Amino acid sequence: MANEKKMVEQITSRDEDFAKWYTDIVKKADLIDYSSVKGCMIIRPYGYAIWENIQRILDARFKETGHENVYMPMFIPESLLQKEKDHVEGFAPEVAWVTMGGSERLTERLCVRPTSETLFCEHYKNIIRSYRDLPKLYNQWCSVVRWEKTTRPFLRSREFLWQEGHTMHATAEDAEAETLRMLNVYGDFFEKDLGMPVLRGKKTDKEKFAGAVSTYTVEALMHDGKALQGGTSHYFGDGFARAFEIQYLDKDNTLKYCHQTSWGVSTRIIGGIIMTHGDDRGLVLPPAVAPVQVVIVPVQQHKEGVLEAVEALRARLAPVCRVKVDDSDNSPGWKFAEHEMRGVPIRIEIGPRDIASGSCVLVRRDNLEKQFLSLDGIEETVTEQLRAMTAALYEKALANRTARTYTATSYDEMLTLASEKSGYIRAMWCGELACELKLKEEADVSSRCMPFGDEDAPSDVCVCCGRPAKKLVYWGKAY
RNA sequence: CUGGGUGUGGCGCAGCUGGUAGCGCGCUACCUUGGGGUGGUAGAGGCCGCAAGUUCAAGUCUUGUCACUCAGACCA
Repeated sequence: MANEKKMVEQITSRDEDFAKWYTDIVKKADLIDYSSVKGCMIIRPYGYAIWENIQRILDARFKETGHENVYMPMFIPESLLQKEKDHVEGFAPEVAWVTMGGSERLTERLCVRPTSETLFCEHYKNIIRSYRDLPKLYNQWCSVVRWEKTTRPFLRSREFLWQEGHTMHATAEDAEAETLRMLNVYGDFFEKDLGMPVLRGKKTDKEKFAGAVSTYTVEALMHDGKALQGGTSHYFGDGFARAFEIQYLDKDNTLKYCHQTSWGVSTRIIGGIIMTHGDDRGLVLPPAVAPVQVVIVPVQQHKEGVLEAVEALRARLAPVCRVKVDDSDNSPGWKFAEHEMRGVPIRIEIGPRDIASGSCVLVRRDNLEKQFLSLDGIEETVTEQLRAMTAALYEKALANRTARTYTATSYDEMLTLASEKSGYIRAMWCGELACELKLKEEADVSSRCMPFGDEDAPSDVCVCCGRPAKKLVYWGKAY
């Protein structure tokens, strides 16, 4: 009991102070360190390894769907950024500028990319001539800079890592299909790999990306009931193509404008994983992205034969998972707590008693139940437990979302739910910006998503103004 | 940007009405222990965020400044 207490005191309780709990985990699970530049974080090896796993999985899916990686410059001349009006208006307030080169003042200042639409457009203009050149399906992994005023590790930093896909298509239909295809790549990644249920749907005009015709989102709900946009996919129509004069000669020998998309996910995902699955003992990592999936903790490791047996087990498991032995000098209890803090999905304890009986103890991070198992077929057991853990994480997160999803059919009900509950509020909307602004002002909720696959309209009038409504919107507060 | 909180060894903190800088954890060495943060002995480690000011004397008081953090407003 004394030990139990000591352990819990390591981090702030999740339900008492969610924000502090979050920053405690980020630091104590050794994901990041603060740097001397405000809003810029050092991603430590353990945190970066999570990002590498995210990259590896998504990059493979991008390639399976025909995309190629490129690298664009990190600087954008001011005149280039200015070319698309809505775009520059959206980003201008938060761009960082380079004005000097060595001791010389630059004749034109350079923006540090906040996103690379304009760079891709300039390049596409130069390489697209014919319908035979289309589609162009490019992606880049890089960092971007947005000069945020308030910052939080992973959730809002001034520099962050991401990927941005930028594609050019001959027709609007092609581009729209691409937008939804990539939205689903993201959605499947969240649900099947990260165990995070998401709403897939469309953003309202107010919430859409600067310069986009339409913006789609995968929206996840955090443990505290606030939403997090996990990934985003935009359809641009030919707006940028007209601004940048990106045209191709079609089969009918006429010049046509290209249709364009962009889509991205960022290191923000890591913040989402923490806030979805983490608990009072620390991080809980979905096996797909955990740097270490199985940690073996030897018991009485200095007794003869223990480390040998442990190494034999590690070698057996290595082909089926990312496995590590913790043979440090710390006590087993210390190691248990440490690896729980770091969110390692599976721990295997093995000591002289187990070795004598050909067994081991397996503990899954999400339920912390001790299973006493035979070493026979341990490879299959571990594989199965990793799979089961992802499914269990998904179910737990889904249960949280279901419990936190409310429906409002009147304005009063909307106000009451918004002030008393934390989560999604399903309510009909007329489509007018005025109502969206009013709900933000008076209920302090924003439209998160107009999801696909929820056709169950709770009423036929706008929750705000009472006029006829067709759109079902999930409202809520967001990170 | 507005409003709160906090800056003291690596981390967490104490330091009262100014008077020679402390505790716990961690760290190093050795021993011990090991199935939920073992126990012991001996060590190392501090321009008290930064800059001015008041004072015989500043971690402590004043002003400024920077950073982190929380809650809003804005954005991925």
